[in-house]
Amino acid sequence: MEDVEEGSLGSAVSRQLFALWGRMRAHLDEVAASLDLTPMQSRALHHLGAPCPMGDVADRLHCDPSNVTGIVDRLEERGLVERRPDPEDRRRRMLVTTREGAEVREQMHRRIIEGHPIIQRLDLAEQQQLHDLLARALAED
Amino acid sequence: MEDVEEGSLGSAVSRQLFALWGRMRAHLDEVAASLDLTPMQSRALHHLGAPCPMGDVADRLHCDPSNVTGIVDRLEERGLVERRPDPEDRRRRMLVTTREGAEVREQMHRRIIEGHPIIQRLDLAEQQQLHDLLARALAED
DNA sequence: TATTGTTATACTCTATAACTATA
DNA sequence: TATAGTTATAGAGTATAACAATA
Repeated sequence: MEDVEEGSLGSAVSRQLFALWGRMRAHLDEVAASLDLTPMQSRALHHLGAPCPMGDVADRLHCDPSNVTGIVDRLEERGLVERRPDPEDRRRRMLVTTREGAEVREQMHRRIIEGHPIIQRLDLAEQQQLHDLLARALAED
Repeated sequence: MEDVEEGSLGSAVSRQLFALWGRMRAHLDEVAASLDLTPMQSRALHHLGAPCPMGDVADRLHCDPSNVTGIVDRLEERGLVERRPDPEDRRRRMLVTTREGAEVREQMHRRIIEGHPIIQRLDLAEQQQLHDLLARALAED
């Protein structure tokens, strides 16, 4: 692999990450559409691996809480998610994935991995290298 | 860095890439909003580094050509982009960035790099490593 | 008073289909 | 006939502001 001039390394990686993001968006949206989900519905379903209130979903989706109402409405109409009262705080509605919702989510994750435009192009050693780099890059602390 | 069981490596990397994608989306949308651009307008402006017809933008944005009309309308109203006739094929409209559009695009790229949630967390050696990996992962061939 | 979630509103993005003008 | 772009339409995502119920 060729070296990149030091000053422009960040710029080169930024362009790559932009391209990566675009390809992933296309892939994720395609998988969502194959399961009759809009992009936002698929992201909401992804984050509902564990039950949580509406507000938490808004945080994870980086959108206004008022939007979550409509997104969850459509998931609920399809029977993938349920709104349940929270006995500890009756202002809150807990979101719980139904059995069918869990099946759709599993299938989504399977399809995301199978046709992944990035993972498919790297051998196991490279995947491990990427995993270690991303573990550092994504660390919370 | 800890090893990941071979069978689940792809799955682990897939989850990381999903998280990476979400953080980048938040960052890119924030930069776009700081320049009074919607996410799609910012992506269109990014791809107009060189003049190109409407259809090409639709391809790059992975959306229907009919959507590009509205997105470009709003960029043109703001004076960031111009539609020009193409003498070689009079059905086509060539999109050209104005001087102001180029300035906004430059500022966008600068802000994307400066506050980048991934690049900021990696040292130069790690950035070079990520660059080489992504060069392979994104290769067209 | 503050917080959770909803409703109302207006704007943007989205795909589909029908259209115009060129080729 | 086929292609580039537009218009029309309807559904979905978006932020803002006002609201009800609860804390």
